[in-house]
Amino acid sequence: MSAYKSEFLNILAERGFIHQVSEPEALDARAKDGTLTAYIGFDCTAASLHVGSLLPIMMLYWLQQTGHRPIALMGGGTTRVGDPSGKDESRRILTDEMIEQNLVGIRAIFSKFLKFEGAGGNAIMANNADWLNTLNYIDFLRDVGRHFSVNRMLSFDSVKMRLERQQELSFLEFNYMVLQAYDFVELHKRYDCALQMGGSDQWGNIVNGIDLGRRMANAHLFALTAPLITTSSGAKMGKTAAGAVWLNANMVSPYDYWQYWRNTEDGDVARFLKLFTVLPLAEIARLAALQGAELNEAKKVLATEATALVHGRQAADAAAETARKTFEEGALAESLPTVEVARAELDKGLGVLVAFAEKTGLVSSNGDARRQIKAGGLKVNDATVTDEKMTLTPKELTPEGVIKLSLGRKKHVLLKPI
RNA sequence: GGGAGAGUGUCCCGAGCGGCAAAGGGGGCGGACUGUAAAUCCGCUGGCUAUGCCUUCGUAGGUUCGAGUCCUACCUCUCCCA
Repeated sequence: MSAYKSEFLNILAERGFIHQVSEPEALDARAKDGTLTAYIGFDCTAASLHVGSLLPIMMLYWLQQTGHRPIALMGGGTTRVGDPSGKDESRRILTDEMIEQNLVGIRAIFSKFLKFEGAGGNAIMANNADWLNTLNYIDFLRDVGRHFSVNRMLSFDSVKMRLERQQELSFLEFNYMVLQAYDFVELHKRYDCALQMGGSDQWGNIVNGIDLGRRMANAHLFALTAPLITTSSGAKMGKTAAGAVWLNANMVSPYDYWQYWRNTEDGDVARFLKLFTVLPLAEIARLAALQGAELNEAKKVLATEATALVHGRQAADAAAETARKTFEEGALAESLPTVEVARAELDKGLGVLVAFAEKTGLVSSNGDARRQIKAGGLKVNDATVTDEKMTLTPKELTPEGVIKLSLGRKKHVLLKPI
């Protein structure tokens, strides 16, 4: 299907990563003949990246796998300003220390996907704070600003839409694309970076960088964007009621991460296998051909493979096994998420409400626990709780020495006395 | 600078004669049905030491037995004029 000559673009195309490419033939030739250096920018507004960032990470992964050099650019500088695009709530001002902390967490994730310099690879982690923080406004205007045509900037969709809808567009926001364009040129100078990738919403910003590169450095740069990924039912990726699906194990356990993928909608399985696992396409085609309930097998593979990428093979297999015991055997898997309680509390009787709301956090409050009991949603050792005054005592301990608390049929936590 | 309007349940959108824990959606959660899916149907969707108490309608005051609702000031946003 793909007409590309380079392995890199072929893989991206076959797996569904490509939305738009600038000068595909020229980029293709470049990727075929030599080592291509490409980057993607990431905000560091949180201590971890979430599933929504996985797509760009995978693009960098394939870039490196096909013999090229990826740059993960941390937005240490741009985060200080705060990306204003999420307009509703004024964003928290992050201190430099927090940004630095977040960087550490995010860096850990990248090391799972990319081999960095000093660790046997050629991937680079850059931080735009290194050049943005020290910018001098006047110098910047003279060196960079003069290359930007406001007339042209106004013609970009992102800007045009705002103007047409007569929504406010702050000067700060207007400048964001300038800073991003500058990043691209800076990376070109420093690392001979020739390609910027990103989500489809980044197209305009990336193209700006290409133009700036040509004007400032006579550079020939490229853009490649990925489609916006939503689930079949139209929801954005990576959000659940419990919050974002983070990639760091201490924020979302491998088991929960596995569950997230296991619950993929039917219509998304094939697409997600291609995007979020590194299985061969032939294998994916076989899995995607499964029909009806058989598709569950494909979902398990998806869950395990996706989890293995982020948390390692061992954790992925463990999560799969825990799920198998819990859901397929109805047995008690000891590796379910566990919460410890003091033995004394159990001895004198622990109220179900407290156990669910305060100990496990399965529900958000006592009131919520009551509501769930009324709706038949809470279970103790697989028996539906009918009395909100029920107390948990050592009698409830299973032979394994734990008490299994469940919310609905999917969420389980073990209570363990210590 | 002048004029007009708006900010509601901390997920979002949105009604709200002075008696309001506050209509209705969306989303989410739970139940039924299934395949740990989707669709569909049903229930729930401020907190608590709970027949009551506490906190919520931009912020701070005021009027009133009682204020989301009226008054004053302030903040923020939008629109129109200059």
